[in-house]
Amino acid sequence: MTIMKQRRGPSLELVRPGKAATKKGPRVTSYDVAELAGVSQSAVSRCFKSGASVSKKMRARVMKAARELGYQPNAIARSLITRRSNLVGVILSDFTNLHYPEVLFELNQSFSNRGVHIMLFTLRRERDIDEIIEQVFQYRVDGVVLAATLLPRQIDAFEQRRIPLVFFNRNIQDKPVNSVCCDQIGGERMLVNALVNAGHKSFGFIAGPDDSLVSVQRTTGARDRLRELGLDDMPVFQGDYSYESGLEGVKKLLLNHTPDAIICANDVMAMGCMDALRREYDMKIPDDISVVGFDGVAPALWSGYDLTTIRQPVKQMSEAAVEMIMARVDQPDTPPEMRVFSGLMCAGASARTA
Amino acid sequence: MTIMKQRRGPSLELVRPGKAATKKGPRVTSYDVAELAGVSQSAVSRCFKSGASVSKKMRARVMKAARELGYQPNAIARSLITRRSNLVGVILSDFTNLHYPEVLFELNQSFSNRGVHIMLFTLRRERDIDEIIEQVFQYRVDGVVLAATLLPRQIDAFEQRRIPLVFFNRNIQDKPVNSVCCDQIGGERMLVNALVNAGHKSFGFIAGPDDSLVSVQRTTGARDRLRELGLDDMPVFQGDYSYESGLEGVKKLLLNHTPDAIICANDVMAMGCMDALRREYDMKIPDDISVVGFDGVAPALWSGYDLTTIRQPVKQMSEAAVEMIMARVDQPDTPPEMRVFSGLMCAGASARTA
DNA sequence: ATAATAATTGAATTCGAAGTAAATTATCGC
DNA sequence: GCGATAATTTACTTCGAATTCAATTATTAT
Repeated sequence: MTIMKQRRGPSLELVRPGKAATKKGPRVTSYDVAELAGVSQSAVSRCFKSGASVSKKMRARVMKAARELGYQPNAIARSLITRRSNLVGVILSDFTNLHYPEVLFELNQSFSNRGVHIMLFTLRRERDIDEIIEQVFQYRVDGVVLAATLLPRQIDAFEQRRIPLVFFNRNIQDKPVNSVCCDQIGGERMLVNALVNAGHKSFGFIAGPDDSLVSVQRTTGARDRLRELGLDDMPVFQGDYSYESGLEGVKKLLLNHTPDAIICANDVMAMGCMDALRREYDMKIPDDISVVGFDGVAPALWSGYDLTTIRQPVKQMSEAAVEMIMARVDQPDTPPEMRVFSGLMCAGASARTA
Repeated sequence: MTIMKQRRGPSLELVRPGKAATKKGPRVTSYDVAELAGVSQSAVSRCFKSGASVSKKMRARVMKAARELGYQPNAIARSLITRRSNLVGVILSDFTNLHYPEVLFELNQSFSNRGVHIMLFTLRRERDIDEIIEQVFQYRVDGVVLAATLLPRQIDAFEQRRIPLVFFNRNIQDKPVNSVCCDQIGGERMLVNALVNAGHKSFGFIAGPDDSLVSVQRTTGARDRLRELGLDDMPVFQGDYSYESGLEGVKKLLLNHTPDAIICANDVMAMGCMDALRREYDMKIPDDISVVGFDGVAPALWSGYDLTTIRQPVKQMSEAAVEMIMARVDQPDTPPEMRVFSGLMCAGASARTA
């Protein structure tokens, strides 16, 4: 039995019902281009794919028709069939920390160099994450860069779906995952070394939220090094990475005793700290007290603060994250990897250092 | 007569070739869910659409199956058929201006409240814009919010494709377009009024790039008001919105004569300006000189600067932009509209004001 | 010139969900 | 219990580009 399905007439007349009549603007498809150029749709498709086998006469004709019609291939349709969306999700929690916009910007640069686009997700509350993961899955993104923490169950979901996932500045214990990190501990040690070498003896620390691994690492990094150097444990105030919590931290830390130096888990708090010390305690920095931060955000490097800090190599880290994602898109079995970059110590005028 | 076309066996066995054998992870489709639940694919589709007519028994069965399989509807496939991607493009030029990350963040919040996601595009050079527009078109975004300038030809391309376009803080002359703006002129007038009322008589201005309409408007706004008040024209230094150009502007403006007040076209330059005045000229702000900015970015409001500035109502502006886009997605013929928000004067300690 | 080979081209199918129209089932009035 | 109506469900088609494989054309070797 030969019941050949046959959708259209012998050769020409590519049947596309309801075409001219649509109100919703001129949707130009590869069929339209094909028709105008007098070739098949396949040919049009091939012309828009680099490395396909097309004669130059064909390419010229098709391109001319495409130009005339203002044809742009539909990336959505393409994604459906190729199973490659050229979209990656970037999930950020905290935009008030000036560090993250910088990261986002660099990620976008690196991805777009590879023809990949970013879908941006921001977390208002940590518990939104499940919902966001759902969305990310629905859009069949090729990969995800994430600056937030995930539960093992959530990581599993990515693995099951084989969606490359790279953590930015968080490493997960008990589970091998891809991550790009700045060496938080090493950075804090550099800072402590420099401060101690310059004669500082008593310290205070303003930490981030206790569920932030970065903050925990920075805190431990500083504390352990101080211990190694035989110094007293420092009092720790727990902030939330915000400017305000830097202000507040100063108030708490200076209640009983004024330290020689305050170490802040990020630059934004350090700037709050400096402002509080100067305005509310009328102290001279670094003569009366030293302040150091972490990240190297732009305003911290301005002369108003001139903060001594560890600058995260954002550009390299972003590029690394992108490389890792793309490598795993092409080669899904690439095993998890962790890339740790050392921060760069920026000795500013906010601290006496040696 | 019962000539039922029948693609598949009586009930089960939904034929989907090459299924189990795929290496690329378990791709769960609506067919798989249908099969497991023993219903048709259409039913599955309807269960994931709110407002569709489904019996509760059906919904329960389908949802159970979906949960068991970890099914997530494919947004790409959905976009193809519905012609709605629920993606919008956001095109930003300049991330160093701290204002834009704030805008991006608020836009993202507002869009995601409506189930819409942002594809982020940043312009390295202005001439990249054509390339980016192409990409935006290819992804069939539902709309575009743009904080950059466009040529009439480029705007036409959007109109032809009927892609809603909203300019953020730029209005285009000679062409009716959608825009959300802060009242630049009004803002500058407020600043000038406050400064003049407090007794300032001579001014300097640090502008942004001359191809920035925002800068032009802010410059004109200030100058015109000064003229109205019978004051001399102010010298204008042209910067580029960066911190560094704020520093530089001070050097140039103070060459011959020291003004009573420096007006900066944005906060970042104003902060550079303040730092230069304090560090390099050892001047007291606001006793020796006043400085004002525009935007109301976070660091400008910190006590270290406590800048007198016009705070753009970023949240409302973003929400307005999103509303405008969405209204035009649903109702493509909505005529162009311009929404202008007044900025909020923030009287800080960087200027003597009355 | 002819067979053998390589390079192009095209018809048909596929990706996965949504919509349409027809078919089936449920509900209701009397 | 029967027809009429409403509600639900299904089969099939559609969206637009990529891809496979067969058909055609061009190129090379002989």
